[in-house]
Amino acid sequence: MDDETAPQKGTVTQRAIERIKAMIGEGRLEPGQRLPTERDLAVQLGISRSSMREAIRALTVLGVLEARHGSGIYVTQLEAGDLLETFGVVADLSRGPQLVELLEIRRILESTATALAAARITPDQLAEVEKHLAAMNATDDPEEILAHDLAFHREIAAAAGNETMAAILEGLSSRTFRARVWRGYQEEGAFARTRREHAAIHRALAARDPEAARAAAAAHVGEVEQWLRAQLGP
Amino acid sequence: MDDETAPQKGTVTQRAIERIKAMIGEGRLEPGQRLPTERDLAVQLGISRSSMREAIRALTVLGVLEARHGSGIYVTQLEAGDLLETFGVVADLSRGPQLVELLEIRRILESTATALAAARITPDQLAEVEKHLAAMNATDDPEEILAHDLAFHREIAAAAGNETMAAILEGLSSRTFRARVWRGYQEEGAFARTRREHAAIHRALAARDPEAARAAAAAHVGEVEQWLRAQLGP
DNA sequence: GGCTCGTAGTGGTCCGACCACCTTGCTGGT
DNA sequence: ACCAGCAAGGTGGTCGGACCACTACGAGCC
Repeated sequence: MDDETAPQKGTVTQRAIERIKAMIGEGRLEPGQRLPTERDLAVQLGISRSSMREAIRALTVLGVLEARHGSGIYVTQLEAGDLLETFGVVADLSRGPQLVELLEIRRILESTATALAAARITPDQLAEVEKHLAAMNATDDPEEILAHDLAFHREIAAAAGNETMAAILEGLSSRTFRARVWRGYQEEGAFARTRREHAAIHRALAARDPEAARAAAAAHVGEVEQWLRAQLGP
Repeated sequence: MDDETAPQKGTVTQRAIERIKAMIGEGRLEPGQRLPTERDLAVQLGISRSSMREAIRALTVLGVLEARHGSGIYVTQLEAGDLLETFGVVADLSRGPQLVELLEIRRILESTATALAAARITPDQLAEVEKHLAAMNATDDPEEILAHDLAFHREIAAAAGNETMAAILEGLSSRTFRARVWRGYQEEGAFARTRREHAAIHRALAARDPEAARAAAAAHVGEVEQWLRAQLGP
């Protein structure tokens, strides 16, 4: 049926990428499964090993495949975390107005996630959130504050019960992204305000009040968003 | 200053990818700018052309670079559309519970985008929306309906004024993603319901009522979401 | 002056060789 | 019989060179 008479569109590497994606989409390749060797795959698709390697490399950076040196090539679990790792690249390379747009998206998703978390969070998860909140308030090292800040929001996103959303928020809070924005933000003595906002979020979670949680999270991200907007304006 | 003494971590290709990303992040490579040739780049980074090509291919699929056969390699405009093209891959390869999570995210973003659009849409944009709405109701060809359905939502997302959000929604409505879900959904005589929902969205936009628009959009996506959730359950 | 066509330079493809690493199974001892 | 250690085969990773396909630009012609 599907013989290998090349349809002659695009580069051979691009075609190879599509073929492998199709194989996974059709279920012929399951998550975690091991693929044939680069050499065999090249023969099967009728292309050179070089071109096949480029296709594999492309699918690797997309989080679809995983190459283990000396062992073989495997399909990832195709979970949100695997596939959305590249989302961080977007955040890292965005500048100016695009950063504001990303923060607007984060505000929307983070407020919803926090609201969901207020309704679903378990005592254990809440304890974890409190741990990071306390650690954040107990130090003055910006590096450590940032780390606990990230963990604080990550824990909340996880409690919302949507792994895909958590993965996107993770990308929107990636280390370099936050570092770039917060460097300037925190210099204006925003520490106190940040602590108040985090406390408000925690209060809403502890009270299991979704609407209060949504408002607190939206205000928290919105503060940074407005600050950044002002930085770009005049 | 920064000599090329290899830090010896990861594969040389991975290192090359990071170096180029860093160059763009630091502003040493501007959007639209032409890069040196593959051969020159390979020499500069002290690696073979093969490895350099893999790095370039990886950055190409990420939407960061663009290779023009016979001309050269260029940095893309680094706009939302360029970088978020890969988001469609996520939607295409997701299955089962993950599809529901993606629809939940789409519901959140689409409802917000529609609300924003209700406040910001121009008469011209509204006319465009109406055109697709009418075309959608004037045919029975599922293929054509789907196309106008996509355009309908795309126009609204554009009117919301956040290009990044529009690009994400575009990925969440990618052709294969919609086709897979809607195939089953529409078979259950959901056409009439869909038309009513689209009409409600349009009514809210024309009335410039953000809250009504938010509710209508959330209900629209929510219907599909609930249907899909039911499909997976028992 | 405008058009055509050749040519230099670019990315695209292929090949073959070697290296670094992991896996496996055999070997040798206890 | 069991296990530690070693050896070989297989795998992805890297390299260099060659050739092809396409684009861009300028010399030459009309």
